[in-house]
Amino acid sequence: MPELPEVETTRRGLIPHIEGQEVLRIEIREPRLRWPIPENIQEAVGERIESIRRRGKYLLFKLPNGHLLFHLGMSGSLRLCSKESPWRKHDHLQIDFASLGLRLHDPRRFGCLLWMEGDPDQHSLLKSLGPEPLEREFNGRYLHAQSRGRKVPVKTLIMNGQIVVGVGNIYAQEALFMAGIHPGRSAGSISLTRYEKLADAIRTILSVAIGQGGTTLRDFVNGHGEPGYFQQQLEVYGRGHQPCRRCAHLLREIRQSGRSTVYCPHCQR
DNA sequence: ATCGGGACCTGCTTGC
DNA sequence: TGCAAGCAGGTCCCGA
Repeated sequence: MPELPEVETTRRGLIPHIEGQEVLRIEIREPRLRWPIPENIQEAVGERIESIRRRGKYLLFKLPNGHLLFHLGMSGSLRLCSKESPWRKHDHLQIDFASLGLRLHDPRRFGCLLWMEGDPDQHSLLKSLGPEPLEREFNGRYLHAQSRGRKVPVKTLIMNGQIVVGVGNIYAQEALFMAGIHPGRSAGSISLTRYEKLADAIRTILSVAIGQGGTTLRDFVNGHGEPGYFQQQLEVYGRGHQPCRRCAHLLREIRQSGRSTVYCPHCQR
């Protein structure tokens, strides 16, 4: 489910309700996530959430003695709820605060919850991540430099978290369409000018999607259980064999390293 | 170093 | 109607 805009939407929804709140209890009903939820997660109990930040698709809850690290995987969501509300199937844990609870719901269990002490950016999961796409260091020159000598398709390059974080299968396709670049083009063969266009497209797509509350395909909801609206503006994702809205040619669908990709053979070269 | 593919899961849709 | 296959928003880890 969640790419950067969905994770950011979740973060923004949670902040006003969670920041400054004391963790009263953590109830684990299903610890078998991508990695088992560790026992030391209980270190958070009795401490206050000082802030919530996002790194790529990870959410980091800062406490005085460490961080709670969440990842929503492919199907996860975090929702605020009343502490007594009935547990749904695939609700795996609840964090209790004074007047509300926070539930992790994740049918496929590709997500995680970990407890980290010390500098989270030095943690093995975070330390080799690339730059944030909405920050300065990410631009066309950076992408161009990173791509030299690389033969992977450009779509695979921009979905690689060591190159840039937060770009998943939906927004990679949308950004390549916006930039007019064929997703199968070898990364090392693309000019600086075109990478500048691509970097701009990635920033624009992600920003607009955040403004729309993310993309809801089947089940994404923000911290308050509300869907996003960006799916109404998807130009290529999920539209294989339908006409391009820009030129009316039929959109083509291919598979790249196991993921489906839709593009316009006329608009994207 | 780089690359592709398998692995981890459940649920939904499609086709026989 | 039932069943199997294939697909889905992520990413770590392995062998080539």
